[in-house]
Amino acid sequence: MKKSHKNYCPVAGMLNIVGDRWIWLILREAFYGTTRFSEFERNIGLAKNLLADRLAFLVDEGILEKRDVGDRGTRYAYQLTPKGTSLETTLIAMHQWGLEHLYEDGLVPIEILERETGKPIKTMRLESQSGRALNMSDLSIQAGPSASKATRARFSEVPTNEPQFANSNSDKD
Amino acid sequence: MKKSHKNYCPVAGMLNIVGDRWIWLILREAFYGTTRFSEFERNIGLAKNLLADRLAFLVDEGILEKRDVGDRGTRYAYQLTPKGTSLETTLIAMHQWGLEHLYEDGLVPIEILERETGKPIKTMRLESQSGRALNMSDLSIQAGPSASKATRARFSEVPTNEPQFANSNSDKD
DNA sequence: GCATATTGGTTTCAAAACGCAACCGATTGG
DNA sequence: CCAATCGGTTGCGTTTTGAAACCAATATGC
Repeated sequence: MKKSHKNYCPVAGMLNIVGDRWIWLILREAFYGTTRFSEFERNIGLAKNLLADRLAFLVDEGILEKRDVGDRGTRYAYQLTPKGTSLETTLIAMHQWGLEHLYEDGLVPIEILERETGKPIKTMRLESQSGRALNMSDLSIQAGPSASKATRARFSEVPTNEPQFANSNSDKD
Repeated sequence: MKKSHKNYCPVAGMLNIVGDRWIWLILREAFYGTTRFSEFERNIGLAKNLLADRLAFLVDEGILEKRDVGDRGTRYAYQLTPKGTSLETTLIAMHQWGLEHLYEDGLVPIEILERETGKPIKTMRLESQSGRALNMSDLSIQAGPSASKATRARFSEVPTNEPQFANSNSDKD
């Protein structure tokens, strides 16, 4: 688990913590309710040594919490902290992208439903403060108030901040 | 770039494609408007051979499109396809998580604004179809209509489908 | 209460991936 | 026409991965 990227970028900084495929499977399991070392191992199929590394790392980063739940010690439960729980939006966005692009004919192998109504939750979408649907081409990405010199230089190179796409798909609304 | 995970899970399947930290930095750049090999190289700081591998892979997966933009051939532009563009929700969710957890006192190194109003976009959130804010504990995750036997077995193990959290933070609304 | 299985790891080792540097042909700029 | 840039490829030493063996402490079956 090396942390190679500079974190003047929130995405790069986040990738230093959760930029690993196994970590997302661990988090998925944690969201499903898995708490025990052996359950993670069984459900993910990850080698013990790598699982141990990843779990220790996530605990260290404050994403998971390791609690001793043995009657006389040495049985552990790994549970999401609030910081870990707030990864839910990213995880669900990933799930929804997978559902849309990985299966044919709208086949659904795993459902995410609102417990109360039994209906699927809303597909995540970019929105303005007023609730208008947006896509990337509606956005302006720029150096923020606390941007470093490097970030400022990087973003002033492209004065329009206009993302380019292969197809203008602004008809998606 | 190996694809090791089974894709009966949308998250695992997605990780087979974008489960690599470098790939997300490439995608971030693509969303910023970067199109050229040398620009990706400069802005990300990734070795040429690895960048070439990742770009070819993303083209192969239909996330990026490689167009020849040279006057007499051999100058290329890599641009997001619609499939790639639809990763925007995940990328923005990552950006927002990073902003919230990586910096002190609400410092903002990079801003994502609605171009039209200049205001920050809305923070992404789980919502019911009716627009009610949800968190993971409001959800029921279960085998879907097209679930494999293994998936069905996996989810019937936990009849309640009740995610467990270290802290009950249902007070976040 | 004794044997056996399970939990939660650590260690070892070969294979794969990484990352750096050198090289290279085609193209573009001056 | 000469130099610089673009978009790579190749080689090579280092790091990480993933499978397997091993292990102490606890829990379970009888």
